[in-house]
Amino acid sequence: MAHDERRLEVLRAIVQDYVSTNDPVGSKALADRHDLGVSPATIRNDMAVLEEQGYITQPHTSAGRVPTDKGYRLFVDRLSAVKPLSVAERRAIERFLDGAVDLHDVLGRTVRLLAQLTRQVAVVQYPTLSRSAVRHLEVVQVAAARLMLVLITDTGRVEQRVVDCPADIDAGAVAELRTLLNSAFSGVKLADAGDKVPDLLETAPQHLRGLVATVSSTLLETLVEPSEDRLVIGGTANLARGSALDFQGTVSPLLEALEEQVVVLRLISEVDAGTVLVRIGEENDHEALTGASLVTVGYGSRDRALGGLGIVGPTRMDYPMNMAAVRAVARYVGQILAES
Amino acid sequence: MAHDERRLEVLRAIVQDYVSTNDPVGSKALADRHDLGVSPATIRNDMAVLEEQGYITQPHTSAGRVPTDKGYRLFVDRLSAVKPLSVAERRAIERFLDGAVDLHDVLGRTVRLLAQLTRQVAVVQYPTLSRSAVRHLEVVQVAAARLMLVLITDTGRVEQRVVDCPADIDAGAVAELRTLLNSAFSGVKLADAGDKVPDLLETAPQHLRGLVATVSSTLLETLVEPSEDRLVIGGTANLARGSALDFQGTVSPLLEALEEQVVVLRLISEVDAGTVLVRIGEENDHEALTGASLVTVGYGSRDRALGGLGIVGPTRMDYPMNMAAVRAVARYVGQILAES
DNA sequence: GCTGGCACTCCGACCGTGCGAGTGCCAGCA
DNA sequence: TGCTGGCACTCGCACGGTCGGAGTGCCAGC
Repeated sequence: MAHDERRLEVLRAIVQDYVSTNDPVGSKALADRHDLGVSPATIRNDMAVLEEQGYITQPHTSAGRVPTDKGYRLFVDRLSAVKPLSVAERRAIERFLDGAVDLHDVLGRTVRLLAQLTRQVAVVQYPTLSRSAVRHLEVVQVAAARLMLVLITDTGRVEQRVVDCPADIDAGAVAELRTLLNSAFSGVKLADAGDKVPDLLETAPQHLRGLVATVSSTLLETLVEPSEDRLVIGGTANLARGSALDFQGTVSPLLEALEEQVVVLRLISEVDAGTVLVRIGEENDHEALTGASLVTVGYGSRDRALGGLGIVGPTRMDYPMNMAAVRAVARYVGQILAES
Repeated sequence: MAHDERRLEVLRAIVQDYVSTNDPVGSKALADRHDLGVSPATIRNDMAVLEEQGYITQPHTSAGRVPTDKGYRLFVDRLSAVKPLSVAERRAIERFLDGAVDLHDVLGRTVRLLAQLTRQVAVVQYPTLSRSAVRHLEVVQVAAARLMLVLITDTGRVEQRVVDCPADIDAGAVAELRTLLNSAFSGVKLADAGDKVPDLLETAPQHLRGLVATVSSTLLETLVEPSEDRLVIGGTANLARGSALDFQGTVSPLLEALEEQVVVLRLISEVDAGTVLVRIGEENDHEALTGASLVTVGYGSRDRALGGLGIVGPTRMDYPMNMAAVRAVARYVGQILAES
């Protein structure tokens, strides 16, 4: 029906104008700035319907209209075209990420890049440990009865843990332990590491059993727990910058939630590689994120998401642009990590 | 002279009141809230002198007085008594830091602790690489012609670098290389690592020379550079929280500077273990830090500062409390790291 | 079903006023 | 000589009223 068609067109125009101007948009301004082919009066009727359906609202009588969360949702799902990145932006992505020296560096650059590209707060998750596989396990003696375990995963992540042992250990035992651990765990996904422990304990020579048990329990407890996922956050200055108004005056609850990490971590973990996920305002069932939207995507190779990355900003954001940027960056990061 | 004595007392009272109320403080309020033993009129005379000397200023005619940077400086240097932490606060420090699983965790907890204790932005530097010594160097083959070096320092820091080699490498060479590197660098301070390279190259067997040269140059280039110092930042929500007024409306330049890290890193590196350093407003010759003060101290054992930590806040801050908190936390972190 | 016209609403900018806090100065006093 | 109370003056800010403009809803006409 041509009716509904135009009404959606009106909604799209409202979203676009409101995002770029930050002013509630009225019927006359719409008619001026867009070729809708009808008069302001007709637009007013459409707007009344859209308001009744809950897609837009007016801050107060006789002000313009503003999209609701539901309105943004419709916009993102049906009204927004993918906005391809400019050549300059693609160049910037490559230039920014090339020359990173290690995983920490890659992710640090990624978060800065995303923040700069989108002018929002950027969030990048370290490759999930549980989905990574062991590349190498190093054992270093740091005291007579204390070992440091260093885990190197196939995603380039390096984790360290100190283990206190019940008795002093000699150098030979350390070397044996290293060999044992590596032959047992090399190439094994951390999520499956627990299954290997009984086998390991059985094959271990008698005099090492106790040590192996201590070490493997530390490994499992501190590394396989999902809580061990890490987050890099950047671009918080963008919050303070313009969007003071978007968050009813204060951005500090949002900053707190970001530093807390746990909420964002939960949200960012639910991603597939390749599919950009948008969460708008109230859809994030967390108080501090009311009024904020998340645009997230998984990065990694085609078949396997290593982790998630994305941005956090006001619901009033340029969704098409941000979705494109997030996707492009994730794709490139996936490539970089696959190479190394 | 009793005169100067009282004038300083007035300055101290002004600083204290202004810090706690955030209002310019007038002569009458001073006389009411402090036992200065003189009338408001006399205080007014003292204030006029203090203003002429540049210790205080008035935002506009017929408002109260506000301390200048110079005034805070005098306060910190001569007028503030060390404010001992409460038992509860000491407990909190211990409880917060105990149970950390690795260096990353220790520093993460430290920054959260400091931010919570002081209600300011907290900054913690990773142990400086150049002042650390090599505990172990691990070499892991990640592809036919690509190695990953993992450096473990005596401060518990772990750094990784990927090295591309001109030719394929066999497993035996990797093991040899590992032994060579460790015997050459174990226990050596990274700052002195460069000196060991000629020796190392000489003693290396012919067929490994090229490999050793490639690897050591990567090590030196990427790890000994001072730019490789890292920073953990937390409590940025405290900036947005109350002190919007303290930074003439916007905190975003400060947030940007913090994320940039380089400025703060430079300032935080100039620390001795044990001596709390206070930089007030303009004393930080960096535009974004005008209006901000830094309270920093080195952490580590008695004779060796591993790195710096501290807080960043408005010049209008509770210096005695913050100095005490920073010092106490640094001391405790030093202990924890010495143990591990 | 669209359009122009019209009356109505209401926010926000603008302005003038008055109040209160605070000052500087001065004369008097110990 | 230095402290004190008194006094006139200044100035920012909160308060309240006014006005204009933008935007709306409704209605009659095409």
